[in-house]
Amino acid sequence: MYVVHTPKNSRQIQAAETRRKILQQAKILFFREGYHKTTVRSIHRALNMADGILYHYFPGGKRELLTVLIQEGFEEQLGKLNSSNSDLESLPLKEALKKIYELGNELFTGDIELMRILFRESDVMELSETIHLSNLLHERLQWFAGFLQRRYEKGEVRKMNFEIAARQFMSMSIQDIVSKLINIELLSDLSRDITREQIIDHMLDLWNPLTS
Amino acid sequence: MYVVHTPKNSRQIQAAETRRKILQQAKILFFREGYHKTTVRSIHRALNMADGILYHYFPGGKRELLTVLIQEGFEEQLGKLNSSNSDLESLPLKEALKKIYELGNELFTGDIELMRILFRESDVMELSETIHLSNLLHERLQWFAGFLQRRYEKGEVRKMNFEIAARQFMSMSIQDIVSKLINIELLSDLSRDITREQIIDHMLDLWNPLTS
Amino acid sequence: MYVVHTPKNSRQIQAAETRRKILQQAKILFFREGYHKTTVRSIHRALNMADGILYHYFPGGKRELLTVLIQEGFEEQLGKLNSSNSDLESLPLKEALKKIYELGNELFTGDIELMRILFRESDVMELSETIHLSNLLHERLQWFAGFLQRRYEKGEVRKMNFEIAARQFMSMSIQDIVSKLINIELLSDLSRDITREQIIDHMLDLWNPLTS
Amino acid sequence: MYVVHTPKNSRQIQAAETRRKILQQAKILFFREGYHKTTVRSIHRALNMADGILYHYFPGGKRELLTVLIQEGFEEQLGKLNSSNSDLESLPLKEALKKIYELGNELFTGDIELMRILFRESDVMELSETIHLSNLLHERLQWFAGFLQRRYEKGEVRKMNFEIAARQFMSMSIQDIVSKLINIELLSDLSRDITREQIIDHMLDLWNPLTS
DNA sequence: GATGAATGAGATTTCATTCAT
DNA sequence: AATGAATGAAATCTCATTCAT
Repeated sequence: MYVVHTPKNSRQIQAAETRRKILQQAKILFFREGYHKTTVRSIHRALNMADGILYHYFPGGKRELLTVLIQEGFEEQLGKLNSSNSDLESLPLKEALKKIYELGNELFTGDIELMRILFRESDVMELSETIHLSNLLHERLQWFAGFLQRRYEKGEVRKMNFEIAARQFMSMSIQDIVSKLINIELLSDLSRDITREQIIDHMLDLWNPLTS
Repeated sequence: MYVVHTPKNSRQIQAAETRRKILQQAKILFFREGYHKTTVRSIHRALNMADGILYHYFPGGKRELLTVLIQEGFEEQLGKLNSSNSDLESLPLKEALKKIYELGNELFTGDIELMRILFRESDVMELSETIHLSNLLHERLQWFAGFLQRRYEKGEVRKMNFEIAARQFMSMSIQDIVSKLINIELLSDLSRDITREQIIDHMLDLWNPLTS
Repeated sequence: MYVVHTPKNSRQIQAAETRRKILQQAKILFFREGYHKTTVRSIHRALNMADGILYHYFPGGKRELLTVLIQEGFEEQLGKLNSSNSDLESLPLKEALKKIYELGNELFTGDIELMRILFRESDVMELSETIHLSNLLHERLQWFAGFLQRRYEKGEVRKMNFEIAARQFMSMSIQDIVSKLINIELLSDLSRDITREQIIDHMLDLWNPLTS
Repeated sequence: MYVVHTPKNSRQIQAAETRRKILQQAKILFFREGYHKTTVRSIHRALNMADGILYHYFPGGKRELLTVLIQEGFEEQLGKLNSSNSDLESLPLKEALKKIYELGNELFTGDIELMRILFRESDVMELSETIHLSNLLHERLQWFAGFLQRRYEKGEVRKMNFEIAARQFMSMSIQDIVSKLINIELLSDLSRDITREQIIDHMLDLWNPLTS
């Protein structure tokens, strides 16, 4: 949306660069201090730029900064995710689950700053912005339910409600991250000795078709 | 200074009442508008009271309001929870799980306003305040792992890593709530047709000792 | 003026006592923190009394406290001073001058707290209040000029403008005190090794009738 | 940030001008109303400027205004004084004393507004700020004692304690001013018919070497 | 494109004072 | 006489935003 299409001369290049710097700095500060505590002035100071410049690039001011940050961040994350589903089908089940767990984590931690802003400032955000994340997760969940179904058809897992199973699996990885994001240790910290591998082994055991 | 315990004369009663009203109104506004957007003035206006009264009861101002809100809220929640574990042991497994799921939900939703404030304003909060919640959940998790162990000994569930199983079960109910709290539908919304009963049946099926 | 005439019952005694305590505490705080920084609340706290009590005894509030403090203080000082002029006439000159220097100092330092308040808050004060001090000093000066004249008639000092001489003598002691009062060392500090005795010897030398 | 030295373009000139105007107006108000009664708002109103501008130039707010006012004022006064000692040595004694008396007065009255602020707000001021004035007077006193010594060597005054004599002479002129500054007439008013010339003649008479 | 002076609404907080109990 | 809850005006300061240069 805000992609400057093929900037040509040095002026356009510099402008794009300035714009990028502002976004980057805003992200850092929103992450570190929170949206409310971050002042427009502090962004300018950190960049060693004059006080009005933000409004040249983002007429909507501080609020627009947040919107753009979220939108651009999502598009990037989405790109990463979609490019990696295909090869999961051919992996052995355990390896695939490990990978899925990791990918889930990366989805968030890949841009943890963005996510943290997104969670903490959820009241500043508009509905349209949160729906993006929702859809992202929805698609992912549906794909994973399908994945389990296909593994069932190959006889690798038992018959069960795949959607619930998928949700259950994903909820554990999501939880970890949410906790980190909002600085509150929910259940994760308590079971720090439980490794990712143990969790996956536990699931595989429960899903084992031979024992049913 | 502010006698909380057994106020006697009418003035003390009225003072306690005013204090309570301020807290109550602050909670409503923090919940609805967020901590930052809620102004001290708006609290006074909503109460139809003069501008300085907040500082009479809470010299620490707006911030103290949040602290007190969280502390007093916790104590109340804690009381509720501890009074209900005992009868779970004697219930049939499915009924017990249902109850546990419900209790977990209630822990948060019992004072959803408080929880929402707590989650959203996590950057305003101090460590000591979040640690309360953490400990609460820790104890709950440990108890639930023990509960499953005892059911295993009775032959009602299969052998497994009870701590992981407990965490998994609880993470699903916690997730539901976290989603609501921060206004972002994570996985819950997507599977709105999945009932609580279905989830429990799914777990019971996986944990069934006869199929292993 | 505010003297409660012969209080009889214990209630009146206690009331007079409370009034006195308030004045005393106010003086301490006005002196230590200044009139503006001293809050009515801090006076009540220091006395461990309820917030409204001040207005029972001093309907004019904080400002009346200052007025009364100054008025009562003056009357006391004036009394002290007038009771000590008579015996100066008969003393040897050097002894008399020493005594006068001391008395001048005492006039102020006898209630240095009051003086400090008076000087620092001179803009809070009303004209009628400052005129008191002015008159006090005027009388003193005139008396001292007369004193020197009488000593001249006895042949103890040379002929000179006695009013100027009196003013000169007194200005040195007044200066000392003013400096202390407003926390600024003017000339006093610089000549700390100059003793009171040296100053008087210097004056006696200059005033010596034999050398003229 | 705020280029004080050699502002070049029109914006810098205007900025320096605004800064100067704020200081000037603050001085007027501090002088007229006192530091405490002068509100930040009243400064802005008097300047017909928006409410925040003060903090653009003086981030430390009202207090910084006072500090800067005192510092900049001192530097100016100091400059004036140092440029005038040299020619006093060659003047006839009476003329020199007249001049010294005048210079002493000017030191204060040259910026009587600043001095008044300085005296009245002595409790708001920090030690480092008052020490400036103290040093200024110290140097002046020492110089004057030396001056008298040199006149003695020329046979123009009698032998005496020159430091005490210097202090005595200066204390009379200082006193005049202090009285004015704090709105309380001490001795000056009472002897309004005593002229500067009379005082100097009195001193010359006392210091006369021929009569000793 | 860049600067930073200027704006002004609005936020938090303080505090002298009143008054019902 | 004493209490302290309640009042509300006013003060300081912040900060997103505008706009002339």
